[in-house]
Amino acid sequence: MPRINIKDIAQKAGVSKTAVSFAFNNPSRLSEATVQQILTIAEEMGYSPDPVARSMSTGRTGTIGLLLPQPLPEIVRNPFFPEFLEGIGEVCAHSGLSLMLVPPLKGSIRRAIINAAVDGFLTLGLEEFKATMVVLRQRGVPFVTVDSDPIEGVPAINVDDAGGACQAMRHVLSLGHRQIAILAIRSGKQGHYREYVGTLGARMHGYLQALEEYGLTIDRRAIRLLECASTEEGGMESFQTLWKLSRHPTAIIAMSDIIAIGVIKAANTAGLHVPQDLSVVGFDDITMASLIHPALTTVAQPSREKGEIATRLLVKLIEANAKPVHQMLPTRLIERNSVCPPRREEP
Amino acid sequence: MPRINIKDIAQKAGVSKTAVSFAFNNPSRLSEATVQQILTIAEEMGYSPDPVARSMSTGRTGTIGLLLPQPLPEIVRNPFFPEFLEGIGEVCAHSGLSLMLVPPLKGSIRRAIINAAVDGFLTLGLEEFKATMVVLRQRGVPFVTVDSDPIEGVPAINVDDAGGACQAMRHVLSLGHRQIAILAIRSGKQGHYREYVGTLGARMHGYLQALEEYGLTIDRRAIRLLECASTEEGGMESFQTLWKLSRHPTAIIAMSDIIAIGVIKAANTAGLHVPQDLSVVGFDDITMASLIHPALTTVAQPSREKGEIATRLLVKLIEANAKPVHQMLPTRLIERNSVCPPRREEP
DNA sequence: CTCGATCTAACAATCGTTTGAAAAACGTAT
DNA sequence: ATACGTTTTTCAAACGATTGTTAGATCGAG
Repeated sequence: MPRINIKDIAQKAGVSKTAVSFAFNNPSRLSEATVQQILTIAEEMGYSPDPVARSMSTGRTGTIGLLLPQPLPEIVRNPFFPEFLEGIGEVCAHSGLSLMLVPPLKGSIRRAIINAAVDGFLTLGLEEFKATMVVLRQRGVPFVTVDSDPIEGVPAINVDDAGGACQAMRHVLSLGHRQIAILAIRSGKQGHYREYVGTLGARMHGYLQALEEYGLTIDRRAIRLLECASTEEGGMESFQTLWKLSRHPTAIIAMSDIIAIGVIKAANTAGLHVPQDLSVVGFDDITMASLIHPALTTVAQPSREKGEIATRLLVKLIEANAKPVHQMLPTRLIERNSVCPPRREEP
Repeated sequence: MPRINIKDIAQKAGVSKTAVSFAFNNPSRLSEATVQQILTIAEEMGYSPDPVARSMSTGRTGTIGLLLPQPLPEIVRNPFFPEFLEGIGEVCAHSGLSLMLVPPLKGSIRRAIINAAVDGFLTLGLEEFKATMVVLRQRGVPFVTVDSDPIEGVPAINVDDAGGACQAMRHVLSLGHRQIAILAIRSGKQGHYREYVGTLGARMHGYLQALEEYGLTIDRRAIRLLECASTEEGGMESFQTLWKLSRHPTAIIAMSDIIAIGVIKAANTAGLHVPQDLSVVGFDDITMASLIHPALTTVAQPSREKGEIATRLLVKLIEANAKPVHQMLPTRLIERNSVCPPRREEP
């Protein structure tokens, strides 16, 4: 038995379909009495306009899509995702929009983009950029990229990952550390850090810049680079790898807090004292960073704002055709208790 | 300039719209050569079937809606929301479905339900139940309620809030506590605990049951009930209120971890030692519960599973018409370090 | 060369709305 | 009664696909 539709109501009320439509969307074009009658009958029969059919006609869905590079379960584990969502949610609520989460469909981002019935996309940290961009373009709806390398003509919201990373590295260097390990999030680039892209690339760039200011560079001896999974285990394993080497670093800089926390835990169980024996810096400022002992020195980014600003821009693009702007939000170093000057060097 | 559509492709390829449609959805009904030709042209012209129009025809959107009782920003702050999402995400990924977050639209859940182009709804902790249920019914798509008082004939997934609460209270009672304060999440019911509904009601019920087993009941003297906001501040204020009274409780049982954490912090700043001077129990087992000092004894629920099972059921309801089942998932008491026997009573 | 079987592809209806343009209804002034 | 300006209401054409049914092409066999 099919859902009750506009024709049924029109028939029952003895008016045309048009009249019923007007009763809902443009009551001023009908007499008050007719509107009331139609609405009453609709209420009685439990009718409401079909959202799909309405979208078909109006060309609007009232929904924006959040395009995710990975399956939902992996994304939501990301500790700053909720904050980002919060920012999006604020703007959505204000504009009366719904939010559709759009992970890859059967492994394909392309399929996901093509299938999503939305008025516009927010993309979060896309990797395979060029291909995806083409699909987005031909999909024909506006989109705003977040956390992707900015491209001319494509609206983009980013945070100053490079600047934050640079601050973090500078902080450590300024305290006198010269034996430093960088723990990068594993990317499949096998340590070829010049090929890093996106967030990863920006952070790496920041680290390198600070090193350069001190006349240093990654040399596999004093300044080392290791890749690991962005998990506690990844951090723990990396610590162990490093501690097997002859010369230990006096500071470890991790590209994510969760890695840094793994390092601290592993260091603790190895009997070391953080920061006296080993300084540790993270990135992201997740909740746990301030709760762990010692509290983690890290780089914070305005996740909520990022979502908010990106969504605001997208809404503008959907409603009118605003200009595709780039915007970069600040990051800042949060100094807590996991960093101090290195011990005097023992000969 | 209108989006390119099926007709354009048909024209260009010199075939009918039907053929183009088949090339995408049912290639076996066309010769291999034709399919290839159509697909190539579609590729060249950047065509893909419009998702809205497709939904219109097929009656399917490929999307399920998560109906939320509050605006997005408030919901995502809820620490177990991500886990719940994770469970939903797993099933969605597996079934090739997208997820639409559906908060109240301009303050109205009804409007939100009516407007959402989805194949089914998951509802999370709905309060105004009867009204919403009616709207959902007439919306004509299947739905599964999560964390709502179960109703005959409506598929529902719940966790054993009552059982968990009962265990928590029993635990405290069995250690000898007889001066106990219950901190309930404020609900507008002004302490009339018999009117609590949903999760709140179930937890309260559990506390009361355990008390009854010991021949006790809420009496405003030994066993007290206080309502507060489910925030750290709420917990802190409640502690202060309680400590102004002549007879202090030896144990505080909070309906949420975040309240319990507020209590612990306030107790610490008041110079008390938890648990020696005051035992504290929470509910939810959020991440912070295990990180705070002392680690919080609390009741854990399988949030991820809850999402997973609910979604699985919804998918079944959408695909065939399965039976509307009720299911209750277990909760369990996690004993950590915030509870111990009360001090010997001083006369 | 014709007939029938087997593939291919096309026709046309359908999904449930919205909306610009046109018709009908109505009241009022001439 | 007629003409005219407002309201009120209806017509019918989109919107962009899918799909059951049917017509036409192709091919081999008789």
